[in-house]
Amino acid sequence: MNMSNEIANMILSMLENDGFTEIQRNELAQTIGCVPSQINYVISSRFTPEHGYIVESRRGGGGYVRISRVSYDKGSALMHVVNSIGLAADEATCRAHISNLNYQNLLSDEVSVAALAATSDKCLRELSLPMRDIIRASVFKNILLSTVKKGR
Amino acid sequence: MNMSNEIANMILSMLENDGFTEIQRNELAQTIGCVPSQINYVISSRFTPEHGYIVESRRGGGGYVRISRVSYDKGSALMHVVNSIGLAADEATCRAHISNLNYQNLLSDEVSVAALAATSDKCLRELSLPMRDIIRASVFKNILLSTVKKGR
DNA sequence: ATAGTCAAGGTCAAAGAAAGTCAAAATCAA
DNA sequence: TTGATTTTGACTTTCTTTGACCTTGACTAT
Repeated sequence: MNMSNEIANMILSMLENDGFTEIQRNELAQTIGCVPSQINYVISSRFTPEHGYIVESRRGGGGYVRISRVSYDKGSALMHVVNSIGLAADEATCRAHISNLNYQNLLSDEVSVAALAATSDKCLRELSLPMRDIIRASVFKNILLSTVKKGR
Repeated sequence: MNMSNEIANMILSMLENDGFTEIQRNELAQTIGCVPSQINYVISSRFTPEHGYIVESRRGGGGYVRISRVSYDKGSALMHVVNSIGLAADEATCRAHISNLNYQNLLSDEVSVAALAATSDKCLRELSLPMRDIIRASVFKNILLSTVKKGR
C-alpha cells in the first residue's frame, strides 16, 4: 500500500463519524511521516467535488483544512423530502420540513429563512384554500430543487 | 482556535443584544491577553463595512471603540426594490431584479437561485394570469424582506 | 489662553505560522 | 518501455502576532 492511500484511508476514517473533519496539514503530515504537500496531492486526487467532497482551508496562524462529504446525501435527502410533499402542503408542514433540513445542514440558514418567508400564510394569503396549499407545495419544492442543482 | 478568532467571538457576543457595543481597546486587550493593536487587526479584518459593521472610535482620555452591526444600506436598497415592485410582477421583472441584486452582492448566490426558482413561471403555472403575477410579487417581496436583518 | 502631561487609540512593517503551487525525480503498472 | 501516478522540496501566498512609534483628546498648572 502506498503512502497516498494510507493518507486517504486516514482521512476517510476521520470522516466516518459525521462526514466532517478538520486537519492541520503540517501536523498530519508529520504524524504520518510525509511531506506536507503530499496532503494536498491526496486531497486533490481523491477528495474532489466529483468524489463528493467539499474542501475548505485557511492559511496563516490557526490555519486548517476542512473536508466534508456531502453531495449524495444532500441530494437524496432533499429529493426524499420533495417526493414526500405531494401536491399540497400547509404552512406547518413546510415549517417542520425546513427546520429539520436546516438542522441537518441540508439547507443554509439564509435559504431556510427565505423558504420560510416564501411558504408562509402571510405571503400567500391572497389565495384561498385549496389553491394556497397547492402553490405553497410548488414553491417549496422548487426552492429545494434549486439547491441541489449544483455540486460544490 | 487562534487568538484573532477568540477576539472576534468575544466582540460578536458583545454585539448579540442589540448589535451595538463599545469597548476600551487596551482593557479588552489585557483581559484577553494580547497586544492592543491586535484588536485593530481583528476589527479591520472581520468587522468591515463589507461584513456589515460600522466602527467609530475616539482617542485620548476616555477613548473608546464602538462597533455596530449595520443593515441600513443593504436594508434600504432592498426596501427600495420591494417598494418598486408594487402588487404584481412578471417573471422577467423578477429575474432582472434578482440578477441585479446578486450582482450588487445584496443577495447571495444561494438565495438568488432559490428566489429565481420560487418566482419562475414553472413554479406558479397552476395560477392563471392576474393572480400569478400577484402571488409572484408577494413571494418575491417576502423573500427579499426575509434577508433584511435588524441591527442596532 | 498656552504649554505640558497622561491616557487613550492608530499605523505600519517585520517576523512568524500555516497552507498552496509547481515541476522535477522516482516509482509503478500495463 | 513508457505513460501515469506518487513523492519531494524549494518557493509562494495568505493570514496572524508583535512591537516600536505616532496622533489625538482631556485635564492641569501657569
